[in-house]
Amino acid sequence: AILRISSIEAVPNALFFQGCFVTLKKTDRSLVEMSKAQDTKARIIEQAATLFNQQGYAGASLSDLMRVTGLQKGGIYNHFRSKDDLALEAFDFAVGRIQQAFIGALKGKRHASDRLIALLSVYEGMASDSPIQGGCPILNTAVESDDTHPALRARAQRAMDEWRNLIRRIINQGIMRGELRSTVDAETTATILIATIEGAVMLSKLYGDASYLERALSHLKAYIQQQLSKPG
Amino acid sequence: AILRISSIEAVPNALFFQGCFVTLKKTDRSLVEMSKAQDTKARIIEQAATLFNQQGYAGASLSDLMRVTGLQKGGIYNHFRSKDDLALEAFDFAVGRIQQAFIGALKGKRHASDRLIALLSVYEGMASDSPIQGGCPILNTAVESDDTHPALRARAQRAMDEWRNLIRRIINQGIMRGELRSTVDAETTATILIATIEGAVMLSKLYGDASYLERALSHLKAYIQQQLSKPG
DNA sequence: CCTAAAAAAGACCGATCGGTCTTTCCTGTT
DNA sequence: AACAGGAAAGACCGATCGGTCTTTTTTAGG
Repeated sequence: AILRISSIEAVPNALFFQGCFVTLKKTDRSLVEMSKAQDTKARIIEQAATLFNQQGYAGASLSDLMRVTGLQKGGIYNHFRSKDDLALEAFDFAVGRIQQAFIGALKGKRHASDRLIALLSVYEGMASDSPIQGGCPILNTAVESDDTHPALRARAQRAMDEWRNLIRRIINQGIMRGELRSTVDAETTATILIATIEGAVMLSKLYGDASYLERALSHLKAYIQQQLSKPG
Repeated sequence: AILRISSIEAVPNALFFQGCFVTLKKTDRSLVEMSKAQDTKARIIEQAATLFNQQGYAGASLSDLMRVTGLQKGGIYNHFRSKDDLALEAFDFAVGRIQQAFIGALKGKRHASDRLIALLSVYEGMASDSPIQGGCPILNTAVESDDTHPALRARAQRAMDEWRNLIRRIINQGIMRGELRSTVDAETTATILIATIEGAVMLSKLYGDASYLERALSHLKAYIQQQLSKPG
């Protein structure tokens, strides 16, 4: 069996497994097919992604990073050249999580309407069990970086481009297949869907109340079925 | 004539007016009905509001504040107990600017549809000539503060409450007057309008391209006219 | 013009910032 | 078991953080 190591205490080289600390040898680590160094780096990125997504890049300090990773500076700077470098990698990781969720939701869905609605479903539990804690990393990073951090902003733009292209491809394919009305504009619709979702995520996060997001998603679902889908 | 002082260089007691620096005496200042201290405090708040709205509260330092105000620490801390205190006052100022823009846009508009569309128009030039530079302060503050700054988050919640209540009142009044369909749900519609606007503001800021916001506003305008308004 | 009070300046403070570098410890190989 | 190389620790660095306090300057009232 493969041990999940994402939730254990930060005790180097040991797993707290069934009441005992178990020291890992190379043969054990090969179970997860990752060297110790690679594994540590991956764990730093994952924990940093959560921290940055909650506190922002300016709001999270190196001491915060040391706290959440359980490492000292040497342990962190052995894997990253700078805090900025780690921030970029952490953002990419967070975006990857979202994209994986998209891929998973699209699996088995063929009709364009179903595929668009599947994308909505990714955000259904965003408040409670998000792919990454702290809300949507693209939204958070876009808002924080647009006036301050060019490199991060470029990453956020690229992530948003990919999201928009995904939606546009689904729509244009749906039009070609006769599943969606030919009058639908892919660019505009992608803007509307993304804007409404992200705005609703912001509202639900602000109030700590998932109902805003739920209402917005229901509305978009009805919009897809009634305004975009070809009747009959 | 009343001199507008919001755009002058930060030279204490002087206005750069028609090519000359003009020292202000008390009699001059009484033109704007504000003591020098009140005036200085107001100027700090205004400039801090812009700074915070662009760089965020964690991302703007005291040296940044000193730079944009042209004052030293003593000059700032004479008016505010802490950076946090200033941040809260600056946020309230920024929200006030938006609310003034709402009030101005609603003037003369009686029909519920016209009033809702008037609210949209406030965001039409948000990218270029916003009431406050750096995008929507409610969005920016909500995203930054939700996991980190309870006091600021509470202010953002209150500002958002007022915005939502404004929209709900317009809708419910419109229903009572027979201007809007009785099937319209005020709470849901307010959520949709706000979410879509804020999401679109984020997109246009991220790309530095107003067209995303324009498309979203056009879509919402059509939505108000076609889905909310009573036919005929 | 004179004076008391208020406003602003700026030296100063300890803490923390992001980052470097040497030392220690652990790992994987022989 | 010995060893070499890499990973982590943590002392250390200058700069900057938010904030205080004394001094200087400006203001408003007489």
